[in-house]
Amino acid sequence: MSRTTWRTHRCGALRAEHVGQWVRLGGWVHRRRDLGGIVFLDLRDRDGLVQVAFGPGWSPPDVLVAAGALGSETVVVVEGQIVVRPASARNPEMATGDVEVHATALVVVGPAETPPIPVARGKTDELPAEELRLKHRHLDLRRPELLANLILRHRLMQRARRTLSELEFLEVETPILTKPTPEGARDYLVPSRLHPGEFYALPQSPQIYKQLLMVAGFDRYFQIARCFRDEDLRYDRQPEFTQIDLEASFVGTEDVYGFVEAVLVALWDEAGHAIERPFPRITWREAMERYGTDKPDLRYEFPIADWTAQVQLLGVPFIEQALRDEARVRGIAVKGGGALSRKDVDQLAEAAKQVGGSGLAWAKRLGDHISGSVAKHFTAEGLGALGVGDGDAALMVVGPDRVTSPVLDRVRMEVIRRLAPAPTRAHAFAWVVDFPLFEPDHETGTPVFAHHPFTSPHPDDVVRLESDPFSCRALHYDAVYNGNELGSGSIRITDPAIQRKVFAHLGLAPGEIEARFGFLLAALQAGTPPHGGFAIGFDRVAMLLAGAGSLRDVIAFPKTTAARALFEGAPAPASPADIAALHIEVK
RNA sequence: GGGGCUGUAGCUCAGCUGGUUAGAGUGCCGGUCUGUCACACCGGAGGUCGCGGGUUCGAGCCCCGUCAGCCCCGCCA
Repeated sequence: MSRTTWRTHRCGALRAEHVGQWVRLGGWVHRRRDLGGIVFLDLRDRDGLVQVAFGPGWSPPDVLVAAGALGSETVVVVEGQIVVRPASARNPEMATGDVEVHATALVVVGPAETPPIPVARGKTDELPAEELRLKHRHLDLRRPELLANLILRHRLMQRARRTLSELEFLEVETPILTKPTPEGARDYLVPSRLHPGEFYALPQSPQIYKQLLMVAGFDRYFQIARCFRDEDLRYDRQPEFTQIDLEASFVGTEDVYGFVEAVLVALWDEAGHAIERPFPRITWREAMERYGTDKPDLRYEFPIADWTAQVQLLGVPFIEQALRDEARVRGIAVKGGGALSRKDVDQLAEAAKQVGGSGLAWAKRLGDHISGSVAKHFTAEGLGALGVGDGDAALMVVGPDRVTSPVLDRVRMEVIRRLAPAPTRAHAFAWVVDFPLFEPDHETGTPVFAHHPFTSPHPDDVVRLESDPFSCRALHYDAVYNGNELGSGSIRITDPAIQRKVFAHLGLAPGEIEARFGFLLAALQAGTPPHGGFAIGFDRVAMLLAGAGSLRDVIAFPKTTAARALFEGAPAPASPADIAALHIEVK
């Protein structure tokens, strides 16, 4: 299979079974060890390394000399015989370490300048700065770790395709040049040359198209879809990213959970992990109450509890003051929290402040001795009533949920990081369900849609849309894994009247609705099956399964946090002529 | 948009309280070496201390600004 005009085998594939064979190899000079009379070369290709030996007993003199002069990362073609290494010279750390190539010919086919960043690294060497790795991406990608990440990514992608195809999903491509959307993330815009003053948008997701495919009767659609969002980046957010996007007709939430679980189980299997279905369910409300987040890490305990009633009785002054309106006292009974040092607690409080908290009240229980910022208000029995045993600690905050939830989420994760308890399981998947349909606007507090405007309200809650919007649930669900959101989906609105109401709720005038979404509304009036779907954040899945520290390590050519491509230098200024042709001006 | 960390040799880093000649490892160049595998040993070259300004007798070090990379908040339907 790997045999070509230029070579007979891949370097990393050679084993004891090849001994005696004449081979021709092509690869990169990974490392060279020149002992004077004998020269060793580690030759590298996609499959790995093999040692090539040049010696006076088998290599012609000119080949021996040439081997001694090879620089790192030079591409060479080598001919020779596979031989067993002397017993004392075997290398059990190399897959090919029982054999070597006795080279009889050597041709430099791709000379290389000394690389600005090393490809071959010592075991303890630090990686070069990320800036340099991105600038010289062709070299960084030669590193076996990065190559392995991208090979895994390839396998995951093939497995997703196969799994969905077997579930009768049809892979359909949708446009990259599309139409701006009214809400959500900022769009990447593409000016139209043919239509002055008009713009395409790159898709934030294929959302509308996949719904149109359901209207068209495709029944089940999927796509490994590129998506674009012009927002600020994070280690797990790139401006262009890949989703495993799917949609199906005549489905309810349970059907979608089944499809998505099938894909996720397959992907984890591909990475060598057996996981169980069905995934447990947790409501959004419960997740927020117990973990302070809609993507809880369920590998660990340390749930958040409401201590308002118990703590109120103690008459702690600053808590009394803060306990008004919708404020509650919420806390975590940290098993083994006695091991947290004063410094640890200070750093927890600091972390709490980073997410908007004002402080962290704490008490440690060691025997009868209570210490901590609110120690004088508590007895051992009082702490015991909160679930704080001997050797444990109580961490608590007071305030409205919108403050205490993110603070306790952060505190909980920091506590887990510091105490490093054994996880209850390695792979904690869950469905987070019953998301609210609305969330309060950050400035005005008025209800705004929490999801995209095609998400169906929960049928049981529709009657309260006007009277009590915040109590209404959406048919929206997230898949969560070890504290990471893997993706989200929903059952869609198929009633054009309801869809119009939702658009109106977004502040769109009837004329605007027709202009922007007339095509969707027309489609919904053309005979629409009930449908819903999901989108899995594929890059994030690849990152987690590769054990990578950032999305950049599972994307061949990623952007920096400033959305620049350092290798090719994008974005870049355009020529005045090109700009003029697009009927736009640059200020 | 806001905050934090980092920026010194090709690469990874050290550089004390501001002090006169800025170091180490590795890579690179030259040499010795026939079983190495991060080969070993000897010698050598290599610096716009990110950039601009300021304070000072004197700045890699202090101050202001700026650029880049990373991390966090906002943002990401």
